[in-house]
Amino acid sequence: MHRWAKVAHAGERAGNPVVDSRRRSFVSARQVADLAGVSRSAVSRTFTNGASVSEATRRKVLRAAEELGYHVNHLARSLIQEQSGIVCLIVADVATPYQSRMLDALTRRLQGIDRVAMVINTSGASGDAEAALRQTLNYRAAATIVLSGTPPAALVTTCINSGQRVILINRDDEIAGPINLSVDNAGAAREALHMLHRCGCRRIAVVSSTAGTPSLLARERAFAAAAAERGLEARVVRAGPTGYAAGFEAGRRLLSGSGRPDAAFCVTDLLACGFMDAARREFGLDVPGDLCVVGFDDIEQAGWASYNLTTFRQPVTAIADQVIRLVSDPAAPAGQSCFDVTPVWRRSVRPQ
Amino acid sequence: MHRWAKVAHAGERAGNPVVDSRRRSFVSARQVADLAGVSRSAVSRTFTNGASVSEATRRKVLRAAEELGYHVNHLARSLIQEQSGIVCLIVADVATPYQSRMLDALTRRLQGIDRVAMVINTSGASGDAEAALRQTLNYRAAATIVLSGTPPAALVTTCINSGQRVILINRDDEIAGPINLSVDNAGAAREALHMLHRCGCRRIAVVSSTAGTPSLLARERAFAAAAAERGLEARVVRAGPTGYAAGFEAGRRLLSGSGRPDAAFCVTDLLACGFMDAARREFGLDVPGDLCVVGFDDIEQAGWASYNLTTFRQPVTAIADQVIRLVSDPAAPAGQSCFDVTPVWRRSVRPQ
DNA sequence: GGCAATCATGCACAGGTGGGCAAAGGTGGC
DNA sequence: GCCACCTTTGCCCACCTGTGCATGATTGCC
Repeated sequence: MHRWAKVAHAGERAGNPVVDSRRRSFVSARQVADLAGVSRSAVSRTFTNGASVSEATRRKVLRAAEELGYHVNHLARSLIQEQSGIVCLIVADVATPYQSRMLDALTRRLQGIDRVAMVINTSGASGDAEAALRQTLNYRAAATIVLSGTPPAALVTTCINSGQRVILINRDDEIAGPINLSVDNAGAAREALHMLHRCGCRRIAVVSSTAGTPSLLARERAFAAAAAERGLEARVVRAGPTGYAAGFEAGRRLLSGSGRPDAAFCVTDLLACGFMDAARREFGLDVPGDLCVVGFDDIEQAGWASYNLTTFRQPVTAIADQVIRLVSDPAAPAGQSCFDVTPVWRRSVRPQ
Repeated sequence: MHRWAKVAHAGERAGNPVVDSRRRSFVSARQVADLAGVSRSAVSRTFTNGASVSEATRRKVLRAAEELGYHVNHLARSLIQEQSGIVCLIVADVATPYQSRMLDALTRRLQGIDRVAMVINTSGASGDAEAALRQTLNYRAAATIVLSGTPPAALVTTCINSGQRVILINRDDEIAGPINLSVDNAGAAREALHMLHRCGCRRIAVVSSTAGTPSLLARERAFAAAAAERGLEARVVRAGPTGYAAGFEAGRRLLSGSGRPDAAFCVTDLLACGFMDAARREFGLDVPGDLCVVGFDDIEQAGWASYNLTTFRQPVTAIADQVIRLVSDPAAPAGQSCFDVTPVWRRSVRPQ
């Protein structure tokens, strides 16, 4: 059957040199060479950067390629070059403002250096980080960027041994070997406490989530430690998975009883938005009059007029730039990198 | 410092004769076959679904593969099968709530049917839809899903001739050939007018953007036509690219002069959020007391307590399911499909 | 005009995989 | 015990490309 297709193919090509709409198959360099009257190598060289081809053949090849609709098969090219131009992005919660912004920044920059992003979604029960890393290996990705999830260390090692770069973003776990890009969670959390303390708040809560991500835990702990230094005890509430709803629910719990807090550090802007809405709509509180709120991430919604949230900006572009540098330069050193987060002053904290 | 980690690594595995950490290359089926003492075909068959292998060889192969860290090279497999398991998603504005939700739904489902998503970001000047379609062809994608951007018709034809499925979502352009999945923009816009008219609003505005997307234009026009039927004239404002800022600015322009509208249909929830914030913060208006607002998309933020936006829900999951059906069934018919949008009643429109 | 040097071109191989084909091995029935 | 049939296995080819090597062509220089 396959052979038959071959024969039909040849006949078809004899009669109609252009494109036959019934032929449902990709054009190969062989066909272009035949049409242009050159060798297949000439076709290959025409599309290879820096190869030696005369201007005349080059033009002939390009014309034939255009006519047939030829496009270089990157899969075959990758096969021989052992460098597939594919970069895998492993991410959960794609629909989240922060992650989608990171995705946007990364895909855009990867295309700028002639790579292409393969996105593996590890949300839900459909696939875990292990299956994702397996895909990475299946497609001979040049690099793997882990935005969320905790990949098994053994598979990470396999990836690295296979010549991949493995870049973990905001996963300050204790996995050794891969490159680790993270953010100064502790420093920012400490600064958050100072902000709130300076403007007179003393009953300070922490709104977190049940996710238990290392970076969220780091923020919680550093904040609590800084509070303890000031002789304060920060009550931590985790009302659900990271998101608006958990923030809202945390607000309900925190603000209903007696001795309600006069400030909250939300480890994520999404939590902060939910928390603020609960404070205003459910309890009629004024932010920042009755309650000061500090968030983390600086997602787009933090800047919306309804929230005007004082928060810390994640250096998304700087992180993405660094990722690009690491992907494109094979000699770039591995190891930890820590990025600073910058405070963004808006109106959810009283002026001192 | 990091080099130290590297060395420690090699030393740790020094006792193990199998993998040499200096060899930075992928393992091939040949090596697995040698280690397992079988032919390379046996290895191939072990990882091919439905091939005939005895349980004994299968186990030997699996053990050897595990030991070496072997993973089937999907690039080589795609080379011979003319079906690469890669599905290209062409999308701009990845960071947008609606698009990122669609991306989430699609990637998750694609993985469910053993495909993998290659995301091509056409935002900014970096790349247009043409370059994106070229990538699609370069990687022999099984299908191409266009979420935004208007690809040149000639390239779409090339894609289809090469055996790809091309699926356009919400791009109700006049390109023939590809599969077109769209949403009943006109019907929803008409219903939006009826909602606002029924609750007594008569000076009705349309908040749109300068993007000029076919679907946005369809909403504008159908709304204006329905208004004209009622003897009303809908003033259209386009204050910038689709997003919060343009909605805010549109609010400034619409609500400042005399004869300000008492209702607005925002062709996108993001525009609606900006518009509502302008109305409240800049003009002290009450929604829905002074001003009724209807949006479109039902993004997550529309349900947040600060907005409580009455809007129309895009059938994201139904669209994604249909995409999956089209991708997995090569015999599925092409042509147009139109999905219904369902109104979501919240509190930004007065009860009748 | 002759010679050397640069350049372009074609051949052949490699890269990893799937599958057809034939042979071998094993098993059941008579 | 023999034969037929089924399962398993190995060999070989095809898929499409990049590139080293050798050869032919062309040009520049003396």
